[in-house]
Amino acid sequence: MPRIRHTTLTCSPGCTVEATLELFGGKWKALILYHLFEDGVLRFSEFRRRMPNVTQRMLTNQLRELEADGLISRTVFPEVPPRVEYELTDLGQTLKPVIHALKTWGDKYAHSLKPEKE
Amino acid sequence: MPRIRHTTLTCSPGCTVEATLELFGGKWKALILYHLFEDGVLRFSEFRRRMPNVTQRMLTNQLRELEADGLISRTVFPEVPPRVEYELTDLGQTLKPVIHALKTWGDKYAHSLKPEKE
DNA sequence: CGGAATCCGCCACGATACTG
DNA sequence: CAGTATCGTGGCGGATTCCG
Repeated sequence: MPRIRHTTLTCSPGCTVEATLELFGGKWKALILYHLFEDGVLRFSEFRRRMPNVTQRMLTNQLRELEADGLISRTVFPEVPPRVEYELTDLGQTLKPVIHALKTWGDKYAHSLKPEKE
Repeated sequence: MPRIRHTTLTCSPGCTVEATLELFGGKWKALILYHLFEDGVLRFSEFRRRMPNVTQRMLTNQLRELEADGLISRTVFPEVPPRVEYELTDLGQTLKPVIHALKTWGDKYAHSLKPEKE
C-alpha cells in the first residue's frame, strides 16, 4: 500500500476523493472499518483474531487515528481484566456505502487482476 | 497516506476490501482515476495541470502501475512532439462506482472532519 | 487484557537534473 | 512533450520489551 497520510491537499476543489482516502490511508483502517460494519462492536482482542497479520502497535495506532478522526468510538470498561470496545460513530456509519463499494468491487473483480509481480 | 502496496493478504477470505484498496494504494491513483472518469481521455501534460503537486516521477510511476494492473491504457502517438494519451480500460470503468462513492462521501462529510493536527 | 515505549530497517516519495 | 536517471530522506511499519 501507498502512504496516504497527510496528502497536503493536492488538487483544486472537487477532488474530495483524496480527502476521503486519507481517512483509511492507514494501512489497516479499511479492514478495521469493514469488520466493524460486519460485527458492530469489537474488542481489541477480537480485532487481533480477525487480523492476525497486524501487529498490536499498528492496530492501536490505526484505531487511535480512526478515533481522532471521529469515525469510531472507544469505550473503556473499568474492570479487571480491562475491557475496551470499539464501535462506529454516526459519522463512521456514513462510510458504509464506501466500504461496501470497495468490497463489492473486490468480490467481483479481484480475480481478474494481473498476477502480482512478486 | 499509508503505504498500501503489497499488503500480503492479511485476512481470511471475504476481505477483498484490501485487495481493492491496493489498486489505488498509490498516493495519487485515486485522483488519476477520478480525472479520467471526469474527462475520459487525458494526456500526460493534462494530468500535470490537474495535479500540480504531483511530481513527474510520481505521476509516471502511478500511471505505469495502473496500466500494469490493467485499469488504464496508454497510447503513444508516433509524432513530433510526442503525444501520449491515457484512458480507462473496461476493467477500469468498473471502478466508477467505487471512486464515485469516495467522492460523494468526501463532498458530504469532508468538512465535518476534526481539524488536522499540524 | 490492552496497551505504551523504544529501536530501527526500508522503501515510497520528493527534488533535481538530463534525454529522445 | 513525455518521460528517464540518480540521489537523499521522512516516517511508516515491524519486532520486541515492559506496564497497570
